[in-house]
Amino acid sequence: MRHDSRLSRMLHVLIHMDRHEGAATSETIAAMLNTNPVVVRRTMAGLREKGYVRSEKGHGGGWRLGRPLSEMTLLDIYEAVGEPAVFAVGPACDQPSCLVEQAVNAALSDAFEEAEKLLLTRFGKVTLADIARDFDARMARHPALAAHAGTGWHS
Amino acid sequence: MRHDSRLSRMLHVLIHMDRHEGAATSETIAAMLNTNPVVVRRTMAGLREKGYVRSEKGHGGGWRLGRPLSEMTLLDIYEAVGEPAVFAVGPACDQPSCLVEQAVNAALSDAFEEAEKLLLTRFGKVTLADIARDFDARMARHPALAAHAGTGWHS
DNA sequence: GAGTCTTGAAACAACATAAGTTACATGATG
DNA sequence: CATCATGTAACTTATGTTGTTTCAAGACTC
Repeated sequence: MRHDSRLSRMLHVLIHMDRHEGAATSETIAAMLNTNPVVVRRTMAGLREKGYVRSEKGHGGGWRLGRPLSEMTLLDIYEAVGEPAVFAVGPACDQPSCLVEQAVNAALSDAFEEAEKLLLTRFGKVTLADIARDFDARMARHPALAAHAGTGWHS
Repeated sequence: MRHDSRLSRMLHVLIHMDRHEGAATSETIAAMLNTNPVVVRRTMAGLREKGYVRSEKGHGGGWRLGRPLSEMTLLDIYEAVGEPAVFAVGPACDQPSCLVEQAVNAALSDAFEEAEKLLLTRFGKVTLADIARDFDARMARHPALAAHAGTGWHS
């Protein structure tokens, strides 16, 4: 099943924005993500509501961080993009009348809830500043790399 | 994102088959799952390859268990239905050239792999006999319930 | 052996959803 | 006021599970 890449994309953008002077327009961000400006606005809207980014219209407008990366966790961004379903596997029916199906759902739910809890707990412990630090380390090892060529973004 | 319900459905079927005399046809099973006989054959084919069920053609043919429920785990069935992707959330790009994206993917992968490992480890510890026992307990508490009415299956 | 019941499998349609696109309104800058 | 940028609604596309049709082939009954 195809996955939801909104979380991944927003993390990518936020870290670039931290290293970027001035506001970034939806068009610039879209070029970086190989997508469309409207998709960027749509997804960033969730982050704006929570205060992780701000947007401004008009000349010199665009998107800016609303707080430092050290004050955003993976969990925050996951929630801001709409808390998409974590799992691609699930029950055939949510309120089954069949007792066998109820027992099956109970067994699966137990396992899935435990795994989800672990995942989200871990998400809550990782800040975007942590990821940015990892990026710095990668940059130090591969100083020649410069992706997003011509888009105004450093890699 | 829409769930893959094959695992859930197959667990449901296998437990019913255990309580069912004789072979069950794809059509009967399909009626129970509110689906199509061809979908049943398609999904059960994976279980047959691993020996969890056997199929026979002709009069009196159909599907039978290939081994006791106590010798099948959730993990076994998960693998038999094709090990579908566990997570509905994932990276935008698998081999990014951008170092920021690499750092993001690394952070997400770490968390997802840990959660997946926990989930599958737990799957490996739960047998279908365990679920069947839970069904028995539910049946004892709700003796009046009888789903799949008219399909020849008890609930 | 004819007729019937069953699985096996290919090919295609339906459906759901994330993603992409178009179009236009609104607000800010110079 | 012209331009740049976001805001938003509506529509299209892409992808993958599920559903359906169709026919071949094996197995049982008579």
